[in-house]
Amino acid sequence: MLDGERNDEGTRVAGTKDRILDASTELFRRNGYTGTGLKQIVAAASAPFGSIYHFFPGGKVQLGEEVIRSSGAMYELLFQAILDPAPDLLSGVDAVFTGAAETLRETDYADACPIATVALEVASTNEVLRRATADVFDSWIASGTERFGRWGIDEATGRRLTIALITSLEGAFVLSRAQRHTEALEVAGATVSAAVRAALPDTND
Amino acid sequence: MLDGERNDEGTRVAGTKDRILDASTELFRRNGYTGTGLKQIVAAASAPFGSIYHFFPGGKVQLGEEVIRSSGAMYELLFQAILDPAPDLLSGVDAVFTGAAETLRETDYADACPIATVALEVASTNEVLRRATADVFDSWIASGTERFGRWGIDEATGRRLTIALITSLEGAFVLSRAQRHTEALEVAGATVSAAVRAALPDTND
DNA sequence: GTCTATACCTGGATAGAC
DNA sequence: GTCTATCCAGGTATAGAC
Repeated sequence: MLDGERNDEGTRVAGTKDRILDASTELFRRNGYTGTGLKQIVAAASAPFGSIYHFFPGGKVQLGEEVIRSSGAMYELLFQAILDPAPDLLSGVDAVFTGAAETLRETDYADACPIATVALEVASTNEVLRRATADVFDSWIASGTERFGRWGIDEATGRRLTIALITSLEGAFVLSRAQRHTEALEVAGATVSAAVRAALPDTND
Repeated sequence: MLDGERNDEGTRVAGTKDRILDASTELFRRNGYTGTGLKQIVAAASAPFGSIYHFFPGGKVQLGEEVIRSSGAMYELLFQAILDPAPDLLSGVDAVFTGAAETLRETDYADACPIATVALEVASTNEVLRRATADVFDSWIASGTERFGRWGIDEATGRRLTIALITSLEGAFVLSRAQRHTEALEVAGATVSAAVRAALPDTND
């Protein structure tokens, strides 16, 4: 649902391409890239099979790449939407982990990172998709570093903290989805919070 | 190569089942569970196709489960082999992360966690395999907690630190494999080290 | 108990009617 | 540009010769 089209009444409606993209994002996240079939995707998107090759002439790889990049960008916006309105950095970081835990529980431990499953699957098998996941992570790191800077944290430290946050979150997703409880996310959140607190210039108790 | 058989000269040799298990472990780690075909496995193991169903009557799922449990146990032994001989806890934890980074670089960013890729793939799709990955993580946590206890850390803290270690390691594997560099592993190692140092009873500076 | 042949299905991809 | 029918390779699984 990135673009959208207008119907007769002028209201926004998801076009075929967006429906395919949305369905793919959902299915890749749950079943992985290799574990999801194109037939499965068009069925979930209520689209004819040919539409995939109409909108994605490069086939499954092109579709995969667009899913990685668009859901990566979407997730980055979600991070920012949580971090930016926070009264202080610590509660912002905390909200990321508690929000992730809540989402995970509400979605029956399905909705975690939109690209981690695919990232591990393709890291050693498909260079185009591997590159896409790497670009997403780079973009997240840059965005996080910039945000830590707003709270008076220098770039090198902000980069370290952002990487610690992302790695902890990703790893906690692996454990939490496997174990079907959110203990790992809670521990990870506390660990990152402690690291951030130690780096904070003012409240350095 | 868990069991092994004896040939004429009495030396240990990998039987067909072990060769299948070894090849599967390697392929699952690199290409994932759904991304690996049974034909591919028997080819890599130099075994006839029928052997899979001879040794694993439950088919791919049974094979997957045995791979998860055996490689999980093997990885636990590897952890212990690194942690136990360390002169102090901090250098032990450090060795885990530097060792992981080294292995990753040496294997062209392929040999990371043997079960993480599969864990994410099956978490929402196969209950038997999901359970197997959860059991492995539980076992790692118990083993780590016990080891932290040897250094005078109480059980609750030891459990938290172990979970922090595992989640950081797993998440760093995701980023490092995608990015093809080990910065994430180094940052994760430093973060966990700091958390351990803060919990240490004596050298609490 | 080792191995081959094959059944049957779903995978990604394409051609061409409309 | 929407959609259906179909292709061929590969997937898992099974039967049965040896």
